[in-house]
Amino acid sequence: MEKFVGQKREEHSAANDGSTKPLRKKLKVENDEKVKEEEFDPEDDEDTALAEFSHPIPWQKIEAEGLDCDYALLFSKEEADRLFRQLEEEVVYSTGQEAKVQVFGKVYNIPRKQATYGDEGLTYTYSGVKRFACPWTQALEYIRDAVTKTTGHTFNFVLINRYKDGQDHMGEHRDDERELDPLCPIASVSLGAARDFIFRHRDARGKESSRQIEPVKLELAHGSLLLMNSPTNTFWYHSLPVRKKVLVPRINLTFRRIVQPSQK
DNA sequence: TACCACCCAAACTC
DNA sequence: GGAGTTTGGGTGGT
Repeated sequence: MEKFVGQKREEHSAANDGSTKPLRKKLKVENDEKVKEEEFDPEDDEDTALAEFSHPIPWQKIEAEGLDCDYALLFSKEEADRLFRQLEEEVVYSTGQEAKVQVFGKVYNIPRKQATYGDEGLTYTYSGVKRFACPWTQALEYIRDAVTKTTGHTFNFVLINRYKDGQDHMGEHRDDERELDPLCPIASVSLGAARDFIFRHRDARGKESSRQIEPVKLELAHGSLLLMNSPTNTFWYHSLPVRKKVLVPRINLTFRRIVQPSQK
């Protein structure tokens, strides 16, 4: 039986990192219900969504051993639709060698499209490839600022993954590059198709796994924001598995704060 | 039959 | 020197 994140709620008002955050709801991995998109009532958000994000939004806490995430619907459906369309026009994805990866000596096309944007001069190395940040676009700045106002964290870089349908996917990995500011969470904004997202503890992977720890599964909805707080990326791998029934695209933006070696 | 979970392959980086 | 990392394909379960 698949175990999805459920909806046990307890009110609390402060984030674990000590930053000021809006009132949120706490959610533990204790029952078998998915996070439901219907929980979000666009009526609550309609008037303020376009201009102001500092209002409280209903956060859900996702916790397990060494895993600490916050999930919320950041944008109304209408605004998420608009932002999705704008990104489809603005974002330029990698092609050629940058869109390939070498695995076990074989070269494959990456099963999704990728792009990197951020502050001028920033670079980010992952999967052995160094990437330069393109200048922020209007839509990306808007989304970045919305995330900042909501979370209290600032970001200087965004990695964009576009999944054309449920065939496009991403294998299990951790976002634990040394360039990332360890005090800043990774903020993941989803637009388009809702997709399953799976966390697996590093000690519970493979046949010879040392421990039995249940994976944490959630569904990332259109317009949602998932904050991965420290130390989540130390202990937990995450993946976006193939879902053949999904026929429409999804754009995922992971906002990060990068500290270049010269700044350290 | 379709979908999904899980495991494994080897060359390379850090 | 050793641990970790990438994706596609094969296998088995539902």
